[in-house]
Amino acid sequence: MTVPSRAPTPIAAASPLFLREDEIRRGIELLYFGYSAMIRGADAILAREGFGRAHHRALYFIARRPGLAVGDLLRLLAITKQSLGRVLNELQGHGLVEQSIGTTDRRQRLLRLTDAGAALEAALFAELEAGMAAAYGEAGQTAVTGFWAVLVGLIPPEDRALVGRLGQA
Amino acid sequence: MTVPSRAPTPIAAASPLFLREDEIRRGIELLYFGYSAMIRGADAILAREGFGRAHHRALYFIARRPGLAVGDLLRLLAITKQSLGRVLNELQGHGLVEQSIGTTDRRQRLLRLTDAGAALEAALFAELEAGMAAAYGEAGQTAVTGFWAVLVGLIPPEDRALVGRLGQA
DNA sequence: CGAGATGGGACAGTCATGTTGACATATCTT
DNA sequence: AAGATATGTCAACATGACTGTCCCATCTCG
Repeated sequence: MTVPSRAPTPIAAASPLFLREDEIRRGIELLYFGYSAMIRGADAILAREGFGRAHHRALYFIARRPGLAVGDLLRLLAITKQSLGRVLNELQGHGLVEQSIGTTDRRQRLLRLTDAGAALEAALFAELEAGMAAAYGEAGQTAVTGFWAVLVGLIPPEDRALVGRLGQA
Repeated sequence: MTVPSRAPTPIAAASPLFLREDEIRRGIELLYFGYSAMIRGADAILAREGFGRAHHRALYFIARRPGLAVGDLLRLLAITKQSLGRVLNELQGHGLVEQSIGTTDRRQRLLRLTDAGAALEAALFAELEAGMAAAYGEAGQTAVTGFWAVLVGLIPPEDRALVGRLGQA
């Protein structure tokens, strides 16, 4: 390791002039490393099961919104239907996801997890949750509110509804 | 869109019982979508230049720590040297990155950006900065401090020094 | 009712970026 | 002098994106 060292990482407060380049870079870097760290635990489980992150994302959102239509999942993931198609076929082939025909629009295919799918998703969620809960606890409630606020600010206004909606009944 | 709608996304405060599943899921989702949103602008520039995110990450860290050794970059990116090797060869082939021999350890290859490399990195950074600065401004200084604190909490303690060190002279 | 739009699916080919494993060379450390 | 370390390279492979094209079922609207 050649990078010069310094004292143990204090959690510095944002300065009043917080738009300086260094504070922007700090945000970029923490977002990158924080995201990587959150994902890491789940990756190990996925590797054992022979799946990848693409499968995880699909499982996650189907678990979050049972009965989600394929098109809605496509918009959440922001990938092409060909890419999603492969992933869904694999998940269905392994009996983790099942489809039903839409009630109001019979062209739609509504997605939900089977029991096996729900079990895998639960194991994956438990990994993410462990890291998140520890970080929330360490940082405190006020910090969590700020964490959410900055992340919402990063999302283009027209996409915010899509994300916010996930948490609603 | 089939997902049920709700009123315009308020930035809710974290509840006292903030370890509930829904608040964990909110963090996971905002982290995912926030990270995706931050990256998006830079991707467009990269596509025009014929590069990808791997090139961006290398450029970013070399810009951040000029004279960074290959091994240190490897540890930051957490990929294999074969993967990094391809990326660095491409960047050097396009005259964006140059190497020099380490001063204290002649086995090391120290990396820095050429003028052209610095120009590209600056354009990419400007994209990230625009989104970050807007989010910081919208959320406020206290929120930014909380944002950092939660993200630091997500990073395993043994990796925190590596990240914190980036910001130091 | 019929035309066109929409939701979903499939085939084929390509690209970016990661992985293992094996090996080579130069240099540092002991 | 021996072994560890820093770097580089060849080869083969996996994953998960992409584009382009075509298909069918179903809904919407004039």
